[in-house]
Amino acid sequence: MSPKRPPRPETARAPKATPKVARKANAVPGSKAGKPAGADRGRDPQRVVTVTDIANAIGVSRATVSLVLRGSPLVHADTRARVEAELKRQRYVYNRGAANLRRRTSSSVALVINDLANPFFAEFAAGVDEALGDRGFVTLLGSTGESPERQQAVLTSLMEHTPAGVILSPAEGSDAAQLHKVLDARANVLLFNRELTGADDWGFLGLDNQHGAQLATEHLISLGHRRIAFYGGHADSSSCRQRRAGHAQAMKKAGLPVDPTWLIESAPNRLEAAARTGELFGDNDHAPPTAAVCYNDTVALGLMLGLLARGIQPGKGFAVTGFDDIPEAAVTTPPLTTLAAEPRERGRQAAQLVLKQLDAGASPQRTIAPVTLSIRESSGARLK
Amino acid sequence: MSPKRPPRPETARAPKATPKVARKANAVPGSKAGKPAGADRGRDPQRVVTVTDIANAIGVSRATVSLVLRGSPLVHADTRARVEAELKRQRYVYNRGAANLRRRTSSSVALVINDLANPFFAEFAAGVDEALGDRGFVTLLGSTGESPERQQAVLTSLMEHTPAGVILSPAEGSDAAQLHKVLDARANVLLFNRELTGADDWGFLGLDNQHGAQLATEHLISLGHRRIAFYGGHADSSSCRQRRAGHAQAMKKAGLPVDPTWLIESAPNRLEAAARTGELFGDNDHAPPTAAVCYNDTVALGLMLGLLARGIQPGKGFAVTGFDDIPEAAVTTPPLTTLAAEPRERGRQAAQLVLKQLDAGASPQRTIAPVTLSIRESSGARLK
DNA sequence: CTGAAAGCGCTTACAG
DNA sequence: CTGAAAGCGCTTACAG
Repeated sequence: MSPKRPPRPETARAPKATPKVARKANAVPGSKAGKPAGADRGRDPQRVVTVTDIANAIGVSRATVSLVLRGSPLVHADTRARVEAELKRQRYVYNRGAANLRRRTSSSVALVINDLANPFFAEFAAGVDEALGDRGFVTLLGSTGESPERQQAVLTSLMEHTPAGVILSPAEGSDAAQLHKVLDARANVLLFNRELTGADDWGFLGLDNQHGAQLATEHLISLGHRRIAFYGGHADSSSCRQRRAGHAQAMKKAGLPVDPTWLIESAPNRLEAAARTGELFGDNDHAPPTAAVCYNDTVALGLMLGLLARGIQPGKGFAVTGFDDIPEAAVTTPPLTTLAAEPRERGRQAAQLVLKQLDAGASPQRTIAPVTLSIRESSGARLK
Repeated sequence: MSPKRPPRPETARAPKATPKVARKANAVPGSKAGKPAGADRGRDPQRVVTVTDIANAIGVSRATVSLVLRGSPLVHADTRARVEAELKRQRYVYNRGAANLRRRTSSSVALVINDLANPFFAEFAAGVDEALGDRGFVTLLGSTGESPERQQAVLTSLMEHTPAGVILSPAEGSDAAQLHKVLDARANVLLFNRELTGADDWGFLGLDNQHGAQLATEHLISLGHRRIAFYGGHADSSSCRQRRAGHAQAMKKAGLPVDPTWLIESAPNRLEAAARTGELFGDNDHAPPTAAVCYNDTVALGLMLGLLARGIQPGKGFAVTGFDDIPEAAVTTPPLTTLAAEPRERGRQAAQLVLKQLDAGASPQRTIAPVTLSIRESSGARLK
């Protein structure tokens, strides 16, 4: 009765936790196919109907049934009709797993992300699933919760299901060497959103982080801001570095200096972002920034809270921009100026890319998707 | 090159759209296992390592390797160690699909919902996946987009992957008879969130809709409101009926009449909810309501927008409550009083329930999860 | 404690 | 156009 422990892949493969759960169809043992010839098997709820049943019922070979199933033109129209009628009558359900085993194919793709509760990834996942479904593939879901250890475990488990590809948004702190242990040379991998050094053999789909941050910074400059901070994110993540580079470039292009104290790190969650607000105003020797380009929307939301707590009105006394355009961004007070990445469309694109990589010829490639600036009130501050 | 059409299950089973994509491992044909005995197969990236390879390499039978893999105590410690070393050396990956075929088991559960972009379902899905992963199962994802037709297609496709169970949040307008066509007597089904007549053979997990709406209504009554509308949802959905019943019961308990014009239908999206705001105030013969219990948070958000458009301050001039407690609810202006259902916990619960149903003895059961009132400013209206 | 053999449900050459 | 046979990678009685 006590639940099995989760698969602890100590050896990274011993499937000691194979779920020992029979499919309901077969929960009753001894269904040795006693074959009461002519009996209506469509009525027996315990038996699982196979191509053999169909073949026997109408006196053709299993090969013929298989050809009908696969839509082969080789079989006579009459025979085909008889087979199809019998398939329907017995409510045959194709066993794609068995077919995949025999054909050495796969009809699934693994999708591994940090957390579905992040609306950006939820949209992304929805897009992946949509596009995959359209191509006849099913999505195998996995989440890492930003833990590289859990990521290893999840990927190991998913690989045992022989996915045709893996779409992976790596957990923060992922190590390419570790990943190669579970995603070996055979695996068809597409990395999303976070670049990884030492993973050049895999495809990559990312956002145009640099250009996005540049757009946001230029927008603030055009509103008259001259002291603009870059707020939040961890400088060791590639997306943060790229966004910082965009900020730096825009500042440089406008001939504006960047004080090092305007580069503030924070975990990308609301709480820490709010807590670090003071760091923007900590140094009395310098004039403080009047605006901040935030690492992402969540950070921006936190910063706006932190500003309010100090009696500063975001969008009035201080301008804020985000990144991602999560649904909340449109309904906060004030609504958030941010960069829209169209995560659902990215999901579709990721699915296409990973399937394209299956083609022998296609070598993994690096794809950068554009982002667009969505202007709302949080950046509306005019300098007094 | 042109992409295959999606699986159109005209006969509801002919797998004409079998993805003809070889696993990358086998993209090169003629890998007929020429067995260069002693060659280090760990180095050949094209070959997929099987139990046979392991067995041959160290001179034991495949059965022994299989026993080691499954953690059987029958095999000698020395042999086990040798097998495990060789598994590691050749980077063996367990083929769970093959094992499932032979053992007639399954290690997946299908999760079918309307849309992951709905934060309530995203949280729910995250919870399902978490709990399933802990038990060694993998989640097969499917989404219906509220279309019963698409739902049939998605379920048909997922059933071909022989899931051990199906967690289904039925699309609006689902028909139990149709569902039984693809989810036959063998299928282990748990319905979530939406009740379906004629589906008593399946498990059900729902929220305490009636009690939740009653709590919200009582809360408004306690604030002095006497004319309280029920706003949004479609009266033909079970959850809407139950929430309306909770509203009616609270009103009755307080001796308050309910004017039929206070029961207003609307699709559960922001746009339509906003557009129908006028219906609350349309009738000049009666005093209009001073508060509304909304079908869900999305409707409440739309209504608040509609109120603002008429110059009415939600939470000041008119009280509003929602249902679900989506993340946005805490950050809107004003923050929304609503009923929290802890969707992630519901997801975990759904996973547990569907796995429990696998046990022969356990018959499907009806489970109602409690909801709790989360009071914020949108209901703060005191009557003048 | 280990091995030989059969079989899960399907597909694929190969004959006819 | 159809059938007999082999095999995908695994597991499970059954002998020894």
